[in-house]
Amino acid sequence: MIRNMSHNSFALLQARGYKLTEPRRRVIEQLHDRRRALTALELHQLLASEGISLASIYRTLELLVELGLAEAATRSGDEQRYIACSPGQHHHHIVCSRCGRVADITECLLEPFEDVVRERTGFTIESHTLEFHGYCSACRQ
Amino acid sequence: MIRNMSHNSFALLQARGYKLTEPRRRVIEQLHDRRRALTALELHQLLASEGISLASIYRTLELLVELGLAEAATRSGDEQRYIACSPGQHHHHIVCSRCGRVADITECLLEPFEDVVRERTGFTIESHTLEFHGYCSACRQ
DNA sequence: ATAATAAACGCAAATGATTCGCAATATGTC
DNA sequence: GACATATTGCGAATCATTTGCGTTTATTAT
Ligand SMILES: [Mn+2]
Ligand SMILES: [Mn+2]
Ligand SMILES: [Zn+2]
Ligand SMILES: [Zn+2]
Repeated sequence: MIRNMSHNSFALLQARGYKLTEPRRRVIEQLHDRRRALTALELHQLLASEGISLASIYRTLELLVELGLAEAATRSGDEQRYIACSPGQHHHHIVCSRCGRVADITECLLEPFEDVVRERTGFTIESHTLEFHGYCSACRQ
Repeated sequence: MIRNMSHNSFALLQARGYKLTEPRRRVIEQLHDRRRALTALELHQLLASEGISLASIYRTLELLVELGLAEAATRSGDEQRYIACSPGQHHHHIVCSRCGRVADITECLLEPFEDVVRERTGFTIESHTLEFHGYCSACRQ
């Protein structure tokens, strides 16, 4: 079923007419299997033995975000981190500040508040970004 | 009172032992007065007549974030945007996707949920990033 | 007010993450 | 298996941000 999530991404990629290439397959696998927010460089190092170029990793990440199969972590230092994600259900993540491990928060806690926010601010609301930060059980002091 | 918010930042800067210089004063004023999420380059252009270097603008923004007087917008394209903020009270922002205008959401909607998130994910929660995106009244279609 | 001192500035060069051009290659199709 | 074309790897280019350094400025003490 871990396998399954990668395979869902493979399928969606192909359904949209993109080729399922080795670099894409490997990047998707790593993102899903590690369950961590990873940088392009980290992915490149994890895949060092495969001879995949850093450019292809960047291109793959861009495509995955476009397809909703990955998203950029909001807390960005110098390097952007990416999180594997399944498209469709709107939800959020908690990311370990030490090891980058990601857990899903399977539903959105905020939709009930969008009306309140609209009334208070006079803005229409199109979307929001929410990410929790903390420590996973392995990294907790 | 708009003036006031800038002055609060001026005061905090000095209270922490930093010099209140012309570049710092001007960057703080712009961020507060425009009420928009601005890039370093935009600030540089807004302050073109003052002969302030881009380097100083970057250095000032870094300091303001460090002091909690500004924060980086979470939806970052290529250039990072910065939002003036008063330290102390935890709250969030809604940012206009067209003009960058910012409104405060004066309280945090999420603290009640942190327990739930902790229980569900097994993570301890240290913080979260939340930002709404939409259109201000002037930019609404 | 003036001088002293360190912080902060402006400038130009450096850095470094990300992007791009292009020839070579791999993938999906017939 | 051969074909057409999307995608790759490589190296160069880009460009936002950072840094080194000599000069200027804000603050504190005469
Ligand atoms: Mn997810
Ligand atoms: Mn604010
Ligand atoms: Zn962890
Ligand atoms: Zn607007």
